[in-house]
Amino acid sequence: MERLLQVFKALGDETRLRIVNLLLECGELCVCDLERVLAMPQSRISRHLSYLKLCGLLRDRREGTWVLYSIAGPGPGEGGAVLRSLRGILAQSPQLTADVQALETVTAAGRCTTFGQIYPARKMKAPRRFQKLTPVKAQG
Amino acid sequence: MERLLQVFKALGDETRLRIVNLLLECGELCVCDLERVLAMPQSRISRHLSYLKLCGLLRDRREGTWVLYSIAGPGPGEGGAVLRSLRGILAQSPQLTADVQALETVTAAGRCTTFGQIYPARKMKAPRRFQKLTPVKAQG
DNA sequence: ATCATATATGCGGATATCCACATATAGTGA
DNA sequence: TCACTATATGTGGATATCCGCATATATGAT
Repeated sequence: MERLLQVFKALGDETRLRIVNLLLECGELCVCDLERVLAMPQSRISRHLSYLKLCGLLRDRREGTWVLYSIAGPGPGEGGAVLRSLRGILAQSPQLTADVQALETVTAAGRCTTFGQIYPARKMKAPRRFQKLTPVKAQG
Repeated sequence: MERLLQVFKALGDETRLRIVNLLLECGELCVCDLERVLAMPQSRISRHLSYLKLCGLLRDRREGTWVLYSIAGPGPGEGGAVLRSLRGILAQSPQLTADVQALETVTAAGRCTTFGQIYPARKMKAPRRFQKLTPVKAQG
């Protein structure tokens, strides 16, 4: 039960619910994109991501300088079952669908805003595999 | 989204999750039965029930001196959808199934323990309609 | 090695949550 | 009316949560 409680506590915070919603819709995101879409300081987002990963709801994967977060697979935890039945419910919230819209706007010209699109002053190059990624669900 | 957040916050507390689990399995319970099964002070249970009712997860109904709580119907809130997909998940927790067992033991000889079974000194009579109630799911 | 960027974390303060205890309210029966 | 039971709520204290700020760590480019 402890694990399940953690999952509900995790989803009971607005920031974390918005993050989970974005990841459910968009598959895989780095911290800086979330930072821009949610308009929150980086430390705040990073901390919530850690929390969600601890609960088993998210997994992460490093790609060069970036750490990409995504919804954890079904796995052994109870989190997966909750999340699976969650997507339809989240779609009914105006705020949450607005978040998805905002993300699509921000990433329209590429995947990560720091890859030279919005901040061309930055010279860092995105790794190969990363450039090939496309959004899981590209809805108008 | 605010409503949905409230639902997750509600389910993210152990006491409340145990209450919801019992009501999902047993249909309708008064505060004193919950008090005995969960072995917690009355004020604590009453307060959590108020919280759950405020979120739209529970409804109550007065029957004489007792107030009977049950899971709220589907209704307009997002709570119903979450709860519907919850029952199977809760059944996997040893603590929660133990709670159901404990309730069945306590109510074996009648519905409410205060109706003269376990505390025969009490003379109050259960209302007619209340005596006829049977558990929603009487499993061994 | 040095710098820049992305991400993680230590820390203190503000706020929210949970609890137990005491007390208030509502209903029943005499 | 009074006594008794069931339930709800006011209150203060302990604890947990969330936040922003500053700083530490990891990786890549030069």
